[in-house]
Amino acid sequence: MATIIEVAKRADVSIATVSNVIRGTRRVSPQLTERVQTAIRELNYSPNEIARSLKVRQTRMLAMVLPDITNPFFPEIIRGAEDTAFERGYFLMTANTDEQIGRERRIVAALRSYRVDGVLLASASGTDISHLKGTIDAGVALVCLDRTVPGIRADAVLLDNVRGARECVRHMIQKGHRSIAIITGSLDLQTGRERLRGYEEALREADIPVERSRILEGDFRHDSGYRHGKHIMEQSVRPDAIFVCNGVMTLGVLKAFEELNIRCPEDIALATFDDLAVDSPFHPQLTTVVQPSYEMGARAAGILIDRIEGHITKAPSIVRVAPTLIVRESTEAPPHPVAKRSRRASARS
Amino acid sequence: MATIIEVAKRADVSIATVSNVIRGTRRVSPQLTERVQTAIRELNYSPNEIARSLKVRQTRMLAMVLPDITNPFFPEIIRGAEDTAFERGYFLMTANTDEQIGRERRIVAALRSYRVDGVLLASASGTDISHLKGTIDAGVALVCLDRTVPGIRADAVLLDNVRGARECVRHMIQKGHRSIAIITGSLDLQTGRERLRGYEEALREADIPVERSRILEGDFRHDSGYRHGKHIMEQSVRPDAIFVCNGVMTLGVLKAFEELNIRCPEDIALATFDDLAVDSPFHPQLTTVVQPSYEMGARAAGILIDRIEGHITKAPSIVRVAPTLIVRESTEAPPHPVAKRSRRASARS
DNA sequence: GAACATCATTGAATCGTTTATATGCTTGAT
DNA sequence: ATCAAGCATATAAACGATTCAATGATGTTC
Repeated sequence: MATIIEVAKRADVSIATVSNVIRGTRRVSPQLTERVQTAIRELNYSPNEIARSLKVRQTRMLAMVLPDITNPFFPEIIRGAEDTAFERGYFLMTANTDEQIGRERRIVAALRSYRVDGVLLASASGTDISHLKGTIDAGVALVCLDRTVPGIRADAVLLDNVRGARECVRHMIQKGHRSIAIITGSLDLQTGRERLRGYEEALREADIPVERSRILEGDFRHDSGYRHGKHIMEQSVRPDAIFVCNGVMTLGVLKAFEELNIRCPEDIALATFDDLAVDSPFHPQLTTVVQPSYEMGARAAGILIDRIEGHITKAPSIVRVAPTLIVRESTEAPPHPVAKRSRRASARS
Repeated sequence: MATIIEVAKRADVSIATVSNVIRGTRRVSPQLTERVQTAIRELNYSPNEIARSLKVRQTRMLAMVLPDITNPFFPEIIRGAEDTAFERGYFLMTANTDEQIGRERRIVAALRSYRVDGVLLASASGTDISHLKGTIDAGVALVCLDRTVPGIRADAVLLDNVRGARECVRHMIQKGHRSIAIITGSLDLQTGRERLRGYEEALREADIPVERSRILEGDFRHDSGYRHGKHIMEQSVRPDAIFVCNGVMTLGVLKAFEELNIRCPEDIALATFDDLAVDSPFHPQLTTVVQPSYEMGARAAGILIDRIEGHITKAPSIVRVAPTLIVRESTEAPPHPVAKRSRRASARS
């Protein structure tokens, strides 16, 4: 592969001149510029970014580290981050941890070795920051995305999960539902805990007791939605409504509904996080807490780059992004008066 | 950030020794090894992979370039590639072209500058190889994945699309369906064309005429499935069955079914590529041509690395991976004899 | 005990850039 | 004609590692 030296020789100029032509660092006469450019073309020369990075001590590479690229929530985030990164002259790469902290550790170490300028991280762990500590100390910029880890000195872009859940559950209550079950995400993750909190707050506001038996701990995966969905519908005392804490689990719930021939909202109301089921052949359309995923990615990348370039120097802060509640048919009040149904249920229990 | 020099100073050895300890290049006495290791720990030292890459002229970085990370088919491929890459000591990064050839061009150029050792590519274009030519000439290993571009000198790992489509349509015919519509993928892409070919071959084998009006050109996206699905079902003369060329379009078709209250297989049979709808709340389960996506990614990464390391030197070749047909309920013969139904339909038109 | 082989350790060149500094050429003022 | 200023270009020293060749210490053999 041709180097800058060969280009310089062929154009009969110094390598400094070649560099200046490429980077536009300083004026070069039209004649030399011309000669350099033809030489570059003829040699199929591509500047060695590795060498450049070594010298200037920055790579203009960013990395996004995700727990599960299979979850459709993340690709949108990637797009957002990728677009801003590209616009601002950075290159974004993506890596998967598979929700395994060990893998995350190895990946972060590798990224540090490759001297990426910054990392966008949705950590697999909600608690362990040992591997991030050294990385931050070493000067790699870090922005947490979607999830943060308590105690870490890094910016974060998070959804206002409490608010999203609270408004959604509030809406369900307002529609007349009283006995509302929740299928939570993993409670090891902040996201999972916050959404549960929003649910609890909404119930308390309305003086509805939070019943332990109505809280089903899932893990944000399809199967846990399916299992809990099935379990709920097979109980003798069904709730009026279910609030599901992410889109993937909702697909599982809908599958359970399908199998059990449950109709929504006639038999039970349903609301969910993430607008995944829009593409799904399910009727009716679901009331949903929508996350602005693209914007979250874009925003996080923006902050990361601002940090790298020194436009932000203040202490790390957390940006909370607002979710949007889209009300659709799935939370319409059930045909029977709520009070009656509710009483019946308590009587039976 | 600490360098090898600082480590050497602190351990009071030469930098060569530090390097030898880190890489295990040659024997170093236990005492020195110990000293070096503590120095590394104390300084929170992480070897500069950039500098190493410059010297040894390889980065141990691989890149996967994809048209649309939002399509659930790709994340699985990434996983496969990522796992083998990691096992063999490489790091895999991912980049998105958004199906735009211009973006693909920029990304490939950037990857070349970063001197990645190899690229796994599912090209956005089925025809344009101008940007790949120079890259291959420059010595970047390239393996095409899922799609290849005619005329390119690169290995490829592709699904045996013709066979997958043929076997599936053959199965539908055997189940008694005669009038089978196809919703194709983009015919600009090889994948799209090959699947159509498989469909045609199966029909010809069975002496069923290929009717132009039964071939609906989609683009592998949700919306085209929805539109064509709706269109098919609103025709006065409906086919017996639909064969859909990918999973995302199938979700669109199912959505159309849902809206029009179509039952499957009672009203119409359905078969598809990609096992996406398994997670979907659709009854019945769909007959599907399953692609071994994980294995395709793994296989492609394996070939790429073998090329890079010189284990393969023969001319580029194309590996065709076999799909699996999973027969489920959606292609059961309709309740009414096919001939009758077919006649009724024609009578009406 | 001398000569030599063996082995751990080190010095220094190198990878392909960027960039500060030096150099040399024009040009205009005196 | 001389000199300073201004500009284009070139020279050479980094950046942080790897690795060949050289050095020196130790052990073996006769």
